[in-house]
Amino acid sequence: MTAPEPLHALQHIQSLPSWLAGRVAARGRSLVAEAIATEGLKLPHHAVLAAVSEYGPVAQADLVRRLGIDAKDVVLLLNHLEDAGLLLRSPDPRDRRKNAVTVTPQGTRTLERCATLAEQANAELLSPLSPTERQQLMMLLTRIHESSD
Amino acid sequence: MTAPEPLHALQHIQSLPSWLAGRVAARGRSLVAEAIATEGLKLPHHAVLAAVSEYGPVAQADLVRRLGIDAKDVVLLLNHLEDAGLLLRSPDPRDRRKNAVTVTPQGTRTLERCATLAEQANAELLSPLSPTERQQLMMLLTRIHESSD
DNA sequence: CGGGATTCATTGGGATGTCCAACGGTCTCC
DNA sequence: GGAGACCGTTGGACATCCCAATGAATCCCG
Repeated sequence: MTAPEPLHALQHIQSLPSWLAGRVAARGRSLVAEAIATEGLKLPHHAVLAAVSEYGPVAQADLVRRLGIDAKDVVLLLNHLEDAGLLLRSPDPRDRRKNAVTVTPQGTRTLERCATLAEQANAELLSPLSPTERQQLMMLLTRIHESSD
Repeated sequence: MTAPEPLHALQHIQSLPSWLAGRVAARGRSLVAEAIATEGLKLPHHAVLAAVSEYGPVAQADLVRRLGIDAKDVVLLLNHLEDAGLLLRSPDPRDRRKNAVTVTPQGTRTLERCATLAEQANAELLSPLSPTERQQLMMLLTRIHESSD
């Protein structure tokens, strides 16, 4: 049933859902990255800062598990964010192996601005779709995502 | 209207369409990569091989333009594909600056197998969706993608 | 209560993907 | 015929991703 493909091999690849999703994701990624660059953050920094904000004083190993980022990279990201005054590493008195990472007030303000910027970028990404279609897309993507834990 | 976010900053990020699309794209990417690894190809190699197949004898600069890949990387990818006997670089007699890149019969056969494998991987990616929903998703992604030329 | 296994943060290195700069060789066009 | 553009190639910067090893601290079980 799959017709002879060799003559349209590239078109075939570029018509696959995986390729299409990749392009859309790349554009969304780029839009959000451009938006939050205003605040001096890159995407991984933003994610880490948000995770620290959400999970209060948190150990780095917890960030590794929650975000699925490599421990090495967490160290580097936290270095940058700490140098920028957006978060703080302090020793955990209850377990001297751990760092208790917390957000500074400045970090919270930056995060609030980034939330707005990221939403605007996503609005631009979805601008070709109607509100109903945006909801549909979210629902479909969520279904695919949740089925792959 | 945007409620106070700082307490759910990570959840907020992870509920954005850009993040969701990124996760789905990453999974699709991984599934396809795993599938075509059977043929000894990685994703960029597959794309380049497909482009060479589709555009007949083609200069490397044309591949750079059509695929949006850096010229340096095209060189490396072609080196690998040529060593594997999947394509051929021969001097273009009409322009001695150019290489005329063509697919070998073996390359064509590999490409046919990869087409099937990539389709199977995409079927697995979309397995949580009904046929109608798959069509909807494709339509929505296509609309977003086409509006960003 | 003591000692082996585990966890923590950090450092290092390798493989990969993306991008920019420069180079000699070749062609185009005026 | 000569200036400018284009070709393939090489080199290096930079971020991401994965694996391994370290010393310090804690946990658990016998």
